[in-house]
Amino acid sequence: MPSQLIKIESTPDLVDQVYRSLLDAISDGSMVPGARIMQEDIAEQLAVSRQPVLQALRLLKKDGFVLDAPGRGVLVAPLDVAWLVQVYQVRGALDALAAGLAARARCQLDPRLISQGRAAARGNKVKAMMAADLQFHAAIYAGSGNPLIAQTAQLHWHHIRRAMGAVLQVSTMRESIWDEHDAIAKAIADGDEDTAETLIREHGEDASHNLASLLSSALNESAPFPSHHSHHSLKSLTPNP
Amino acid sequence: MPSQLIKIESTPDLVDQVYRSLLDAISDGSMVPGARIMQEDIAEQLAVSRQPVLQALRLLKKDGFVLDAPGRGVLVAPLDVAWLVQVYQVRGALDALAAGLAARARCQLDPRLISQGRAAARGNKVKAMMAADLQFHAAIYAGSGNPLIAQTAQLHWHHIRRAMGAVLQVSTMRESIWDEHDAIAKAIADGDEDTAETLIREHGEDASHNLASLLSSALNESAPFPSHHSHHSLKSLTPNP
DNA sequence: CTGATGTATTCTGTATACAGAGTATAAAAT
DNA sequence: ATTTTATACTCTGTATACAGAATACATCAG
Repeated sequence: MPSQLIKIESTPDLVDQVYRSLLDAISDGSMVPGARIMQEDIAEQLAVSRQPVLQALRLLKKDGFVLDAPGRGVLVAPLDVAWLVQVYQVRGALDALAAGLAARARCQLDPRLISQGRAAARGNKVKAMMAADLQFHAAIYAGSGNPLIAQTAQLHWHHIRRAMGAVLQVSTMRESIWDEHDAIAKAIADGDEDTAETLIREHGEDASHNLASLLSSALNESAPFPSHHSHHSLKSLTPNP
Repeated sequence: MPSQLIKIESTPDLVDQVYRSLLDAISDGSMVPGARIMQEDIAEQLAVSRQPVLQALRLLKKDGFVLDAPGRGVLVAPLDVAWLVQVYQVRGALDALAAGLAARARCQLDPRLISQGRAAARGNKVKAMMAADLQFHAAIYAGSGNPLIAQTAQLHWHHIRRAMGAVLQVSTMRESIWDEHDAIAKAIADGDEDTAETLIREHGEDASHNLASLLSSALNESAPFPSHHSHHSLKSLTPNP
């Protein structure tokens, strides 16, 4: 077998593409919480029929990103502090589990994750900061050897990303989190399960409190205005031709 | 307002009904692991069009109950010990979280859950035993005050139920688990977070080891036979007219 | 002017129709 | 007889068509 062929990329299912497009739009806030979603609009913007949109919406409903509005279709799930706290609780449990397993495996996290994270934290790009943060945690999930953790936590990150976007305050991503990350990585590398779990649990709780209080004040400020811009715009379905 | 009207039950969505029907059939083993699923068959058995079936299958795929078989549609996910262990790990983390939160709330679990559970354990009906077990844990989820936990863990129970059915050995459900349940309930009622978490974690690990070893021997015995009965039968879609 | 009722519009969910991808079978050539 | 190729069939995913439910608007009565 001299010629190594590249595996052909799996069929890009229309439903999946619509799902991702909508999930992105909802996560980054371009689809406003509480906004009504009309299948035909989405279908037209994405140049597909209503069928894939319908299925994608059902998937998103299962994930809690859209809500049933009986008789009125679905709407983008409103931001809710209680819900956010619940998400953080579950994600915290998953993080602790992953950190413990990774520590047991004495997993060596790539140090660049942290240096790059520090670099991003010194910049002002919230998006880059969040990406670095997610990358670090995803590395722990991967190091746990349990793919189900990553799969489950991935969804939580989208919920959190959404809340962060709504708060749009850089302070959420203070640089000190990378000292915490550093300590967590060390505990994992040392195989110190208990320390790793404790550290990452505190890390998560801090983040939860920070974001929850910011969000709750942000929501109180803008509460009287349901903000009914229905004019979201979706990224094209085929960005790389 | 002298006449109190009963709220009308929400529309029983066809997709939901198909989803539940398939999930039941897969969970209780009447749809054999590895069996190929053909949309038209299901649609015919349930007397609906292929459309709701297609959507239900996509939901099940997301949950890991069916797998993509590229070019051949989907198949019932084969039972896999590694996967089962992963499920137990995540469920264990959720259980510990729920138990801790419930303890913090000093939640009083209904004692009948345990007495009824003991009664079921003395019988020989595996189904009743599993139901009682689930009820107990569900009560802890409810007591946690975080509905997301229950929602997430519910799926895991179906995976576990499937593995138990395949093992179909009563010893999985030894009566001693109700002593453990009793201790957990007491710790929660006393507000002793740490004890509750520790107990429920050990409880879950025991269950995991038990079931995993039983399943792995069961799979090794029947490994040479891929068992291609394609003749599952689904419960009717409208049992209560 | 306010309230209620009837009508029209809008949007969803389901069914049917269509096209493309893949597999299996059968036939032909070596 | 074995391997290769061509053909037919099967099954999925997407689009279109249809029917039902709910809302919003307009008209009419008080």
